[in-house]
Formats: sequence, structure tokens, C-alpha cells
Amino acid sequence: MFASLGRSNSLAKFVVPQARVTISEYSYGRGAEIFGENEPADYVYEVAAGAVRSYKLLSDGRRQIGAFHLVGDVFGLENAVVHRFTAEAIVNTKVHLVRRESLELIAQEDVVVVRDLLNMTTNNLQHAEDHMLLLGRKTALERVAAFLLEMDRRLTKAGFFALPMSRRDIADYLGLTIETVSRELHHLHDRGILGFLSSNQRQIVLLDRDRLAELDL
Amino acid sequence: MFASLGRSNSLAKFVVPQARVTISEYSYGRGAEIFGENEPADYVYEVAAGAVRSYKLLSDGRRQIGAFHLVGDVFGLENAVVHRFTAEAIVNTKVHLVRRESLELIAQEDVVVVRDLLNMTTNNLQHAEDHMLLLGRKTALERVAAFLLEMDRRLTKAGFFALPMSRRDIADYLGLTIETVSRELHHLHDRGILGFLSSNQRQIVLLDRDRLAELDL
DNA sequence: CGGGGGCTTGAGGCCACTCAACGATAGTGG
DNA sequence: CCACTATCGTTGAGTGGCCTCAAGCCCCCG
Repeated sequence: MFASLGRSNSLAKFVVPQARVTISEYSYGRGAEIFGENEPADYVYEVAAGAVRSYKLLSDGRRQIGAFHLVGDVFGLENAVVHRFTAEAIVNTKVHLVRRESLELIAQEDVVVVRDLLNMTTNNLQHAEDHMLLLGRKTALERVAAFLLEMDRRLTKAGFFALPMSRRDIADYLGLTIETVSRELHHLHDRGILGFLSSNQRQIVLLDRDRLAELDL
Repeated sequence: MFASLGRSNSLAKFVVPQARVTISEYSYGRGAEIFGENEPADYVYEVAAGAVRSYKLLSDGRRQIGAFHLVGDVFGLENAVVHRFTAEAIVNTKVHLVRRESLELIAQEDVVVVRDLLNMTTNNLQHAEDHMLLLGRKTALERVAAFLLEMDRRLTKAGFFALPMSRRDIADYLGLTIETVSRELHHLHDRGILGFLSSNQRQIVLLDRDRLAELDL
């Protein structure tokens, strides 16, 4: 089964006996560019600590964030010569990286490795497909609700989570403006579905998943 | 190079010596469902004649078409147990199909076949990524212009092309309403960028690609 | 303490949507 | 062959959801 493989999309799995794949480490400061759209895709990355945004720009500056990469996520895996997104560190971020070239060398003979690449790409595709539905057909409230549920699923550790990204990032991910995101968040807050912690409202606690799920049509 | 393989995404390439892969043929009438979302993905398809739409639905009927599949396109390749879209014939359509199971059998030992699957999935991912930018950040006029350029690229044979899909399909692909699509098309027509043929305006001729490309930011 | 960036909140505007009417086309049955 | 009908597409009028513009607050950080 293609899809029955584990979901541990770690670079470590590519360290197989027959080849020497070196995993390097690197750190990026808040806002630093990791790679740019259309630049040569020489490396494949994994978030070791922090968070990363991948986006495309239009000529007049409009931005669409295609995905957020959190701890454990692999990104920059384009299966192509150039990157199709720009990737930036959202906060101070540490990544592991391997040369794409060495991955390809293994991939030429090892079916399992190619299968892993296929699985990762399929997961990315599935996320993009769901996001097309969100961007094309959901209301502002539904988008924000879906975003919160996604983040809840991906980074909740103890019943609450802190969003690493700014309102601008959220807006550019959801195809909205920062004002609309702010209004919808506070709308949910007023309805008691969402609780903020600390006056700095990047911290969120006590998210009522069930009531929120009703809004994510 | 992963991406240096040819773009001939035909099912025929999977008919390799060591395995018996049977390619069947089937026809669907206009509007017929080929497979449904969340149904078992038992087959992989290729459009032999006609056109197909793949879409997701929200509970209240809002629809987002993720892709149109034209002659030569492979679709239903989910690398998963179930389909993530519903697929319907837009017009009378003939497809070739192979059992997913037999593809997987080959894929277990043949690196080249898995590589082909990876390439197809990567192409789908790239299309989805571009479409996210369109749905999240482009204006109605830009969306329609991008749609026309895509169709021009994919189905122009002799300087003109006929759209197989309805205004509703186009609208649900672009995240717009049928009225807006109609208005923007006529807007382009009035500006001389687009010419219709025959009173039935599903036929389009003489598309000024250069002037249209300026609108596709 | 002063400056700046991020977030919120309000007022007003606009782009795309909704609602509606009508025309054109294709398919159906007499 | 021609009504009859359903569907699709166009077009206009009006609405509304989200955007734009702007002001002010809060927090961080020098």
C-alpha cells in the first residue's frame, strides 16, 4: 500500500546503510530567508526548532502563504531543480538539511526511499487540495476556524498552544486581511469558543474544539 | 534529476515487461460520476476522449473544482486507499483505466515506475500550489485571464479552442460566481482580447495571448 | 521614556455576490 | 418538422461581506 507507510516524515529515514548522507544543521533568525522562489533547490530541509512559512508573491506584493512548517516537518522538497516557494523563518529557527543531490543518488536505486518521497509529496498535495477548497469557497469565519483547528491539531501539547506566526501571516495563509482575521478571532472569543492568554494575544488557550468544528463546514 | 523525466503522463508507460497490467476502456455520459470522494480508489484513469472535472463539496453544496482533466491527463492517482475528489465526465468521455493494485505491484520493485508516480504527483502539486495563489489573492479579472491562458496552453490546436466546461464549472474552478465569470469574459471581449465564435458562446477564438498575459499578474 | 511594529477597532467604500428577468440553445415528444 | 420545455448564459439592479483607510492602544526594546 502506498499510503500505509508511517507518517514520520523525518530526514533521518534517508540515512540508509548503502549511502553516505550527511545531515547538516543551520539556524536562521526571525524573518530570515531560507531559500527563494526559483532559486536552485540544492537542499531539503526539516524544521528542528521554530517555524517556517512558504509563500508565493505577485508582482505588486500580494502574498499567498501555501503552508506553515512546524517542528518535524520536511520542506523544500520540490522534486525539481528550483524551489517553487520562498521560505522564511517565522521565529528563530533551527533546521536540519541534506543535499538534494545525495537524496537523488539513493533514490536511483532504493525503491523505499522514492516511495517515501512520494508519500511526502502526496501529503503536501492533500494539504494543498484542502486549502484550495478553503480559499475558493469558505467564508472568513470558516477559514479562521479551519486555521485554528489545523494549528490545534499540529501544535497542541497540553490543551493549549501558542501561535508562532503574526496576523499578517495568518491573513496571507487564509486569503484575508489582517483586520478580518482579527475581527473573526475576537468574534470567536466573544462567543466563548476561544480564550486568549496574556495581554499579548499571540497566546491562545482553551479552544473549544467541538464548537469550533461546527463552524468548519 | 527527478524532474528531468518526460512529461508524457500516459498510463501506457506502466505496461512494462515484467508485469501484466491490463488497460481497460470505459465510457461515461455527460455528467456521469466516475468516482466519488472517499470511495475506494481501485482504479487509476486516463482521459482518452472528452473532459473530466474533479471537485470537493461542502455540506451546503458549495463546490470547489480542483482540476480539469483533458485528453491525455491521468487522474484518480491518489496514492491512497480512497479518492480525495469526486470525478465527473463534463462531456461524453472515454477513459483508459488500470487497477491501482497492479500499479502497486510493479511499483514495489521498479524504481522507474515509482519515479513516474512521483513526477505525476509533483505536477499535480505544482498545479495546486499555483491555484492557491489564484484563489487566495487574484482578482476576478486575473482569475479569468489565468483560466483562459491555461486552457489555451492545454487545448489549443489551431489557434483557437472550444471550452468543454460550463460557466458553472469555470466559476467553481476559479472561486467565483457564474455571473462574474460571464461579465469578465465579456469585459475581455469588449476590450478586443477575446473573440467568440458562433452564437453559442462556449466557442472561443482568436485569443490575444500577449495582451491577456499582461492581465495575469 | 521615546520610538516602532503589531494588533485592534471603527467608519466608509467597493468588488464580487445575490436576486431577478430575459434570451438563446439544445433536447424531447407529438 | 415544429412547439414545448429545461438548461445555460447574459445582463441589470441592488446588496453585503470583506477590504481600505485611519486612529489609537499595547508591548517590546532600545
